[in-house]
Amino acid sequence: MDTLFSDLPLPGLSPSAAARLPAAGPPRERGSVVEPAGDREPPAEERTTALLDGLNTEQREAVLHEGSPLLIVAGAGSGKTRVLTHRIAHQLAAHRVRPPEVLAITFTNKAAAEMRERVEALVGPAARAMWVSTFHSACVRILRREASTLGLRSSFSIYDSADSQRLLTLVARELNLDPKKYPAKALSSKISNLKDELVDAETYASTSGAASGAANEFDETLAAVYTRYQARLRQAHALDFDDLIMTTVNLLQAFPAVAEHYRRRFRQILVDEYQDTNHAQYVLVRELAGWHGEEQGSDGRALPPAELTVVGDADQSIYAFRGATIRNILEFEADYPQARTILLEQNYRSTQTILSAANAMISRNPDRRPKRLWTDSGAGPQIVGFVADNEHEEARFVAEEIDRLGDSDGVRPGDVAVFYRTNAQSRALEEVLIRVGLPYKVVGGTRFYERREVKDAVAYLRAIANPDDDVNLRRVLNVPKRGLGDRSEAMVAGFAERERISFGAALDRADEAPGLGSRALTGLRAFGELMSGLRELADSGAGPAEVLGAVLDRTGYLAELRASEDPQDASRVDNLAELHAVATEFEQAEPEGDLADFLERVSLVADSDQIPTEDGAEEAQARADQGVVTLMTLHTAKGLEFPVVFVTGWEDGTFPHMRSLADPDQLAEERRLAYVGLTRARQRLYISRAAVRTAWGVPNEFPASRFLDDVPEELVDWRRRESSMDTLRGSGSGWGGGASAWGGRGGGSRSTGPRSGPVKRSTTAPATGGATFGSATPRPAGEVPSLEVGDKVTHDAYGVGTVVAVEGGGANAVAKIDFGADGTKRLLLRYSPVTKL
DNA sequence: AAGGTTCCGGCACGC
DNA sequence: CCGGAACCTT
Repeated sequence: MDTLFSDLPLPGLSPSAAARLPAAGPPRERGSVVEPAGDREPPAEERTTALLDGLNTEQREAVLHEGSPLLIVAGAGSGKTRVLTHRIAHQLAAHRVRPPEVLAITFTNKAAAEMRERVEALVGPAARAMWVSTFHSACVRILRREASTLGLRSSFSIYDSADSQRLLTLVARELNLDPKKYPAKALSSKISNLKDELVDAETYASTSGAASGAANEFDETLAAVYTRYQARLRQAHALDFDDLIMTTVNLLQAFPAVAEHYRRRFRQILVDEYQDTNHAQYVLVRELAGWHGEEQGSDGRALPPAELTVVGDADQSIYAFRGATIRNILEFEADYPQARTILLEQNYRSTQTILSAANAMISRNPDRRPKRLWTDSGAGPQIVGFVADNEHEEARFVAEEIDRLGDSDGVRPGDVAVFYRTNAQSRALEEVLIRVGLPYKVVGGTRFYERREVKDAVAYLRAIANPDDDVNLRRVLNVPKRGLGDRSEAMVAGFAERERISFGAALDRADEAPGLGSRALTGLRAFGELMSGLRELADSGAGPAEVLGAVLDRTGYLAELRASEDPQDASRVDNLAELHAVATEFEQAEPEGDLADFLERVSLVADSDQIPTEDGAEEAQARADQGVVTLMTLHTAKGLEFPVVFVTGWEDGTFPHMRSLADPDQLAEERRLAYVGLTRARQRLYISRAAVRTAWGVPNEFPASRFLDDVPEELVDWRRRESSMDTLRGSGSGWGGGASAWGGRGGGSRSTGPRSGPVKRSTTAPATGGATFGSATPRPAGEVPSLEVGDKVTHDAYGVGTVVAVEGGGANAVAKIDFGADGTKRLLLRYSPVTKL
């Protein structure tokens, strides 16, 4: 795996920028004001005018606009980043604003790094004093600076969703909740949504009960969990991801002096991907910009609102599931009455064929502001379509095509990206890419820092930096095994609770805790000493890498892995070595950085930060080794572009995802996701589907995605139009549609699945007589059996089953059916060979 | 009471 | 197929 931080913005200095600027003079303090050196630069006027070169009319207007809030509606590939960077550069060059007064919020660290670098290329090293970061990084930076105001340790822990679910499990257990009824995952997601809406625990507790007279049990429980969860977080000096935003908003609202400080500082605020902001982020921007009426500083000095620029495209809003609301962009003009809107529709990325497909696709969404991308760069090749029998064949098609393009057009692996709806789909692709020897990289998926060993190591570091971090301390209490099991942990936890101290504090007083045997006590003491020793090391000024090394060494963690026979443990050692390399690299890049700084970085890494880049020094290397094919989800693909793009898995149930089929809003979001996918392609676009896809070891038949109907027929060159099954059925073979679903001789698939033998099926499949059952051609809505929970049904392949749940209705009804020994299946009735008995 | 083992349930999308 | 929890074993 590549280093985690190779793409992250280093403090004010990106590697390639550093290479380009050998004599940048003495290092400058963060936040210092640096005027461009006057003597070797052209006159200011010339420089500012040059910044407009090569821009179209609308782009130019967006760069030049001054004063009132500005909304740039930027279609995919319309040169948005260029406009933003030139706008910043122009403001700086014209001395309308100084670098430290600029706050630019981007969606990813990678985008932030790119923006800083591009502005720097335009105006010089002064640009380093700007704040360019993600919402979360900016908030952490503010919170760490103001931690004491909030009674928070400045080395507070940041809990990722796994951490917070762990804590919620503890809370739920504490409240004696039935884990089946209140799974941590569900609680976590509810609380996350509330925080996105800036609803704190107190407010929720007071409104949720009062709002409905019939006080809903779930809401009441949730309120109790939320309240307790927040208390535990606070006690642990920890914030979860959503807290980062909400707490910053609370801080600014509760402490006017703090708010004023940041309002005076940030005079030019730019927000990218505005359509993906949630309510909390929306309020945060308003608070920072000072756009809520007050225009008077505490000392009477006038404090006009900051200049606000937001960029976005409602058609690319794909994060509703985490609270993003298109409302923010649609109603920008209402929120900011004097606002000016500029629309960028000219596309500089894709061929007209690709754009026409994308336009056609997105135009099927209801209630949408019209927008049509266009280009003057020509039609380009047709989109290539392919229907595979199964996911392995689909993968093979992708690999062969990449290979072929390499021979015929000199396309390098690095030019190619393959997108899919869910991470699990990468597996089949990877298998084939390995087999044919194409180099590739999967972005996202099981993330590096979510791997068990990495989480363990990081948990140690967190517990060292923040002794009150209960969740992380308890995670490593018995890792590696040191004889401290559930019971010992429970005793200490109980003691901590009674004494109202943190788990860590209780550990130091373990002697006082009742119910502990002498061997447990010995173990606890040893663990306590281990941790104090490590903390001493960290406090003595040792860098993160050294502390990490000591952790792996002194705990015996590394020794245990090394001694293991399990080949998996070898790769765990590699991963820890990688983590150590990351820490070392961090130390070199940021010599002043302490353990808390390092942990902050680690916590806020995004999938997209690991996408191979091709700029700077890496470019030459990438050219030499041809680069690698990039595999990622459609979500991660946002904001990127590739010469050749494969969008796979166009099946109803895969894409659009099963769980979106019943809800028009979710379906619209899925379609926007499709739009995002298509518009990533510059030259060549491929769309493919598999008639059968195996999930959880069970092969399932999926019909063509409804989205394929949105793509105009003449734009697509179908290399293969239907699957083998379709062809068979087409020729009128009456029986066996269901059985043939497994017959597709899955190339390369180790079909050792116990239940996949067609023989058994043919014997169990009852002769239902319906010749069209199992057909990929949907049956008419009227023929979809209407089922209710408890109904007995028979399925061509699985035999007799009982309906345990029904979702949706009419043509899209999905039933969950228990087939006994064959398991419980979710079936889209329209396409399943199911008959009611 | 700790540690190993089976078994259940899960695959959206992410900072 | 994989990981975490109930389960069983020592």
